[in-house]
Amino acid sequence: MLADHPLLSKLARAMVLSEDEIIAIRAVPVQSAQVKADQIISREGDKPSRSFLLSEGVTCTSKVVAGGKRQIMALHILGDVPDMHTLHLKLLDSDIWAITDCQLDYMPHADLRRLNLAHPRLGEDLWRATLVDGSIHREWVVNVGQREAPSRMAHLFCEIMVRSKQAGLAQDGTCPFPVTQADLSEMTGLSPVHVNRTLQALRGQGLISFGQGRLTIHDWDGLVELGDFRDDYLHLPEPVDPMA
Amino acid sequence: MLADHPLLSKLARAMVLSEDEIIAIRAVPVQSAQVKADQIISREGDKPSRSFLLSEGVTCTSKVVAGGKRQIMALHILGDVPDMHTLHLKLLDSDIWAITDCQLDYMPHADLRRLNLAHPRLGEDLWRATLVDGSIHREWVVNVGQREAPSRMAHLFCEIMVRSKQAGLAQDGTCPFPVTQADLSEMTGLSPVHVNRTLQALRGQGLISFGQGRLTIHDWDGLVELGDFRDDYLHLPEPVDPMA
DNA sequence: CGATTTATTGAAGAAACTCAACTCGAGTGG
DNA sequence: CCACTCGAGTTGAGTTTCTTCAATAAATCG
Repeated sequence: MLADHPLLSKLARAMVLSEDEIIAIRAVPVQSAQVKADQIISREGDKPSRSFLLSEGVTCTSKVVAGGKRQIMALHILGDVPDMHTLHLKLLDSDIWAITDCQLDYMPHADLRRLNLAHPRLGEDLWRATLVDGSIHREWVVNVGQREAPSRMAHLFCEIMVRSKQAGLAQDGTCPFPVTQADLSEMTGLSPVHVNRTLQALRGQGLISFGQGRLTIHDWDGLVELGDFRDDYLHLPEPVDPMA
Repeated sequence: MLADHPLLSKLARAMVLSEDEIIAIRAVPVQSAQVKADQIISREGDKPSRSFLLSEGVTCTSKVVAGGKRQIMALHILGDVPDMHTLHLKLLDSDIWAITDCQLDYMPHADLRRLNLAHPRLGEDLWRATLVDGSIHREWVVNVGQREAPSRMAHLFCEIMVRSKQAGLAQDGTCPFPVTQADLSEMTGLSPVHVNRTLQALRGQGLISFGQGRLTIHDWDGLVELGDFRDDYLHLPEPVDPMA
């Protein structure tokens, strides 16, 4: 029974844990919190003394620019730790929002540091998780910087599906994706109107369905081709079949 | 005399090192290499067994998309470790190129791991460095996703100046920036032609000079305003006056 | 010096944006 | 129960930003 601590399920997915390690992980206190959709969780400039593992819902990391528009830089789902980096960066550099109702399992930085010290293998895996976040950021720079709208959205949908599948949330090409078109526009840097039209194009080509909080991919190969998608930047521990 | 090992100068900037730590750092073997401009250093898909500290020159991290165009996701200067993440991510997820002639100080992953294990405080600081990279990636997503050309380039120039100043490379508003307009276009996701025209606009407004491998900022406040620049995402250990 | 990048310019076209109106569905409250 | 509101999605039309293509000037390098 490994699921009695949020970090256990996360870390056990990546490696076989020793008895000692399991005990140490269980010693990390967890404080759960519920957040309603569209609530801010942490604000740019905050100095959090704990990080949270997302055990239900979807959050995003975003910034507001001079004109008042907002860019979403990262999306986080079940099992992610959206603010792991605050463990070593004192000041939070972006806002973190709940896109849906969420459950957050907070863990004090002090205990996470202690865990890292006592069990370097676990520390390395937490470090690794932040590096994967960085890799995803890089791919988002590419996506927003180089791909035009249809390709850009296709790529995003591919990523969502693979990550959802890996988190155990997807089945038969369908996964939860409870975001609005306005959210999509802030993830892609496109205007809401253009997102709408691009969605229609993707639907019209029979590639996807999107709505009612769900994403369904009908033609994986087609979407991968359109989105120029390769999953290596996700650094998956093992291959994932997103359509299974 | 701390400058006899590349990691020493890097880490000593962030914290006061103990005798033990200094000895441990000195024990990390360094192998230096020279790379000519426009040479690839590491390729997407590589499995490096060492990382390098950049002790001279400029490198960038980039990817090529389906159409053959290239996006630069990160720029690295003196003191940076562009591939630190390969310490825990087996496969390199992007290409790393030398923009200018460079000197690379390679350090085996095995020794870096040993250092992390024996001196967690140093390990944390290396981790921290990768987190700052991640923060910069996030800001680049914002930059490319939301800001229009003049603002986008202004922001980039502000970042370059602050980072250069912090690395001890800038003085009186001037720093080395030996990149072509084509490089700028790949950093910003703009076409080379548009970069050229935007540069002319910035020059015309008396904000900057750029060319001959150097960047000069004439009106810091103006550039900051235009670029919507705030330096908090760089997580500077201490305030930096980029124009001093 | 010629050769080859790099920078610059003009002009036409495409992708994406803004603005504004309209539809639809899910509440909410009278 | 129905009218109303409010958020989300959709559509049309005109505009802007940026791109592409192609040609020329300037700078750099061997």
